[in-house]
Amino acid sequence: METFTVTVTEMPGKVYGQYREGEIMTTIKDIARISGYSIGTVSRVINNRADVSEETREKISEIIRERGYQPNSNARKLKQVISSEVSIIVRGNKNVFFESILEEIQIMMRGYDENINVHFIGETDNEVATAVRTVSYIKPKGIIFLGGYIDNFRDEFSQINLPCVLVTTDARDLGFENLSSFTTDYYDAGKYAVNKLLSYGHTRIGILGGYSSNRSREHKNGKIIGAVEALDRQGIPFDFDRDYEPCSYSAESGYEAAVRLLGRSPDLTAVFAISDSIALGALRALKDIGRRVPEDVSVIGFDGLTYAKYSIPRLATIRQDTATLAKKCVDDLLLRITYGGPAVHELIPYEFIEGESVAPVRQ
Amino acid sequence: METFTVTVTEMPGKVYGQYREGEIMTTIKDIARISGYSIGTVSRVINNRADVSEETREKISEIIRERGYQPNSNARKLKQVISSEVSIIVRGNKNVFFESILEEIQIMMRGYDENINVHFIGETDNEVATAVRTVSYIKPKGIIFLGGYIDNFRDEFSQINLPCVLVTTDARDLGFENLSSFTTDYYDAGKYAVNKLLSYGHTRIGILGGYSSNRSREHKNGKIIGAVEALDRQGIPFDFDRDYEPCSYSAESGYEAAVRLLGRSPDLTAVFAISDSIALGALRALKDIGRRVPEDVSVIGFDGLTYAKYSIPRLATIRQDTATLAKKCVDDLLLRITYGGPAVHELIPYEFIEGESVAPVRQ
DNA sequence: ACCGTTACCGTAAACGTTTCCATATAGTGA
DNA sequence: TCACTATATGGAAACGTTTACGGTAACGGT
Repeated sequence: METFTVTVTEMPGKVYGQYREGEIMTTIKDIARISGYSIGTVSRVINNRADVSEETREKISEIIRERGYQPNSNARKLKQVISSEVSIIVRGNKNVFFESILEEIQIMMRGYDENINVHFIGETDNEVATAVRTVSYIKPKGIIFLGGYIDNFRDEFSQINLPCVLVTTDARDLGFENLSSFTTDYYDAGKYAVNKLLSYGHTRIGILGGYSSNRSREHKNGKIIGAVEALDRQGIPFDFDRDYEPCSYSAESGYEAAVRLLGRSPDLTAVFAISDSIALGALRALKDIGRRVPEDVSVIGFDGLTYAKYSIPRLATIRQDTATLAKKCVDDLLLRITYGGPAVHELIPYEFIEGESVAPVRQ
Repeated sequence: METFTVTVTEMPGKVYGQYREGEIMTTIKDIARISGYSIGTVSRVINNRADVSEETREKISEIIRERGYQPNSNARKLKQVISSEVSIIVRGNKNVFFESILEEIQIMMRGYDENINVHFIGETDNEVATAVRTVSYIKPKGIIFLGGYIDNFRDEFSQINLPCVLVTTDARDLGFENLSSFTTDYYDAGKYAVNKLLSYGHTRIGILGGYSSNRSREHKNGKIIGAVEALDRQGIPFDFDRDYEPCSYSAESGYEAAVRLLGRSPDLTAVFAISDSIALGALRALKDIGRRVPEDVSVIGFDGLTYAKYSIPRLATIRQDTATLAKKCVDDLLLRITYGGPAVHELIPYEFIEGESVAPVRQ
C-alpha cells in the first residue's frame, strides 16, 4: 500500500540470501538468444511496435509466453522517457473514503490493463512537494492525487508537466492546463445536509470534524463552509467555539469529539459529522452519554460508506458517488495521456441517503 | 496501495507531457560534477561506505542536501543485487484486518527508515507464484506475506531464497529455513469463542464466514476448525449444511449470510462470525429480521477492529494483537536480513473482548 | 538494369546507478 | 632511503531495457 521516499542512507551490514541464479530472472537477452533474433527486435515485439513481421512477432511472443518472461520494470523505467505507469498519490492515513475510492480506481485501471503505483503521504507533509519528488523517478505518464487542500498545489504544481487529476478538491481556480479535477460539491452538500436538519425543525446544530483546529469562518473544509452558510441563511449564526468540534476521520476521534461537543453544548438537537466514521463514533458516544438517536439528537454523516448501511440505527448520510468519481478520473486521465486535450473540472452529484438517525426535533 | 503485475503489451499512442528538463532530475553525475569528485566517490558517500575521507564525505553530503538530490531508485534496483526495499504482499481485496496490520507494519518500517513496497494480489490468484514474479525485479531484501493458505506456499516458495515472513498462517510444518511465521492461534481462538458461547449455555450455535464454499469438516479455516472442535468436545456435532454459512470478509456479505443462516436455522441462539465486519453485518441483519441481540441471539466476532468498539450493541470479539504481530514480523525480518539466523514460528496471544452482544441463553 | 521504396531487422548508445579494479598519495617500519 | 601497507579516489564495466540509426533484401516502376 505504500512507497516511501527513498532514503539516502542505508543500513550497512551483510545481506543474506538472494534469488537463485537463472531460476527466476529471464532477460530480454535470453529471449533474443533463444529466438535467434536480436534484442532490438524482441523489444519491438514487447512494445508492440510496427516494423516487425507478423511471423517473427508470433514466434517471439510464443517464446515469451512459454518462458513466462516479463520485462524488468526497473530497467524499463530507467530508460523510458515516460514509463507505462500511472502514479496515485494518496494523502492521509486512515481515511476510509480514500481507501474506498482508491479501490475503485484500482479495479478500473486493472480493467484497462494499466499499471499503477500508489504512494501514501502523511497529512502533515508538504504533500505535493514530497510527492513530486517521490514519483519523479518513476516517470509516470500521469498522476492522480487523492485529497489535499488546494493551497498545497498552488506553488508546487508548476513543476509537473504531466496529465494529472485531482480528486476531492476543485482545482478550477488554479488554472493549470494539465490538472483536471473531480469532486463532490462539498459546499453544496454541506448546505444540503444542514438544510435537511433545518427542515426537520432543528436549530441547535453542531458540527463534527475537519481536523484543522481552525475554529473560525475561514475554515477550509467545503462541507463546513456550506453547513455554516445554510445556517446563516436561516439567520442562525454558527458559533465555532461552542458548536464545532474538530476531529480526524476516524470513529475513535469522532467518539471523543462528540463527547466533548455534547458535554459543552448539551442543548444541541442535531449533529452533522463530516464523515461516516466520525458519525459512527458519535452514534456510540451519544448512546453512552444517554442521548437517544434520533429521539434526542439527530445525526447525519457524510460519504455513504458501506458501514453506514449496517449501523444501528442506520445512518443518514450524504453519499458521494465513488464509482463515478473514480470512472471520470481514470477516463479523463487516460484520455489526456493518449490524446492530449484540455483539463476538465467537474462536480459529481451527491445523493442523500435516508436513515434512522434523523428525526424531527422534539417540541 | 497497489502495484500490478507488469503487463507485456502497452497501449501504443503518443504521450503528452513530461518533466521539464533539469528542473526535477538531478543525477549522481550532477553531484559529481558540482563537487569535483567522481561518480564512484559520490556513490560511496550515498551508500555510507567506509573508503571515503571524513572531509569529502561532508562536502559531498552538503551538496546532496542543498540540491535535494535523491538517487534514482530504478537505476539502483537495476544495478543492485539486492535492493534496499522490503516487499509486502497482501492477499485479498477488502480485508479490513489486513489493512489494519499493514498500517502497523508501515508505521514500524517508517520508524526504522526502511523502504517498503506493497503489492496486492487477488484472492483467486495462484498467489505466491504471481507474487514472486511480481516482486522478482524489485529484488527486495525480504518479503512479508500477509495472508494466504499454507498450501499455496508449499510448492512455490522454494523459488525464493530470501528472508521472508508469513503473517496469519503458521508455516512451521513447511520447514523452509528462510520463512518465519507469526499468527494468532486461530484454532485455539475459534475454540475459545465457541467455549465462551457454550459457557453461556448456548448449544445451538451457527458459524458465519470462511469463503471457501467448503461445507465440510475439512475446512481450511483454523477458526472454524477450532469452533467445530469445541462443539464436538461437548458432544454437539456441527452440521455444516444447516448451521454454517460461508461469506467473504465484509459487512455486506455478513448481512446476507446472516439472513440466510437464520432463515434456515431460526432456532440458533448464538452466532460466531469469523471477522468483525461479518459480525457487524450480522448485527444489522438480526435487527432487520426482528431478532434482538443479545436477548434472542448472541453474536461474537473476530479481529477486534476499532469499529467493533463503536457498534451498537458493542461487539464481543476475539482481539488479534496486531501491534505485536506487526512488531514481531518486522523485527524478525530485519534481523534476519542483517544477521541471518534461523526462521522462527510463533503464535501470538489473542484476547477476548467483552461486549454487549453476548448474553446467557434464554431458558 | 537501375534506382527508390518499403519492410524488416541488427547494432550500439544511453538511462543512473553500484562496484570491482587500478592508481595515487601518505604514512609506516626497517 | 626503500619497500610496504593503508587510505582515498578515479575509471569503467555492468545491470536490462529502449530507440535512433543504418543496413539488407525484395520489389516495382522506369
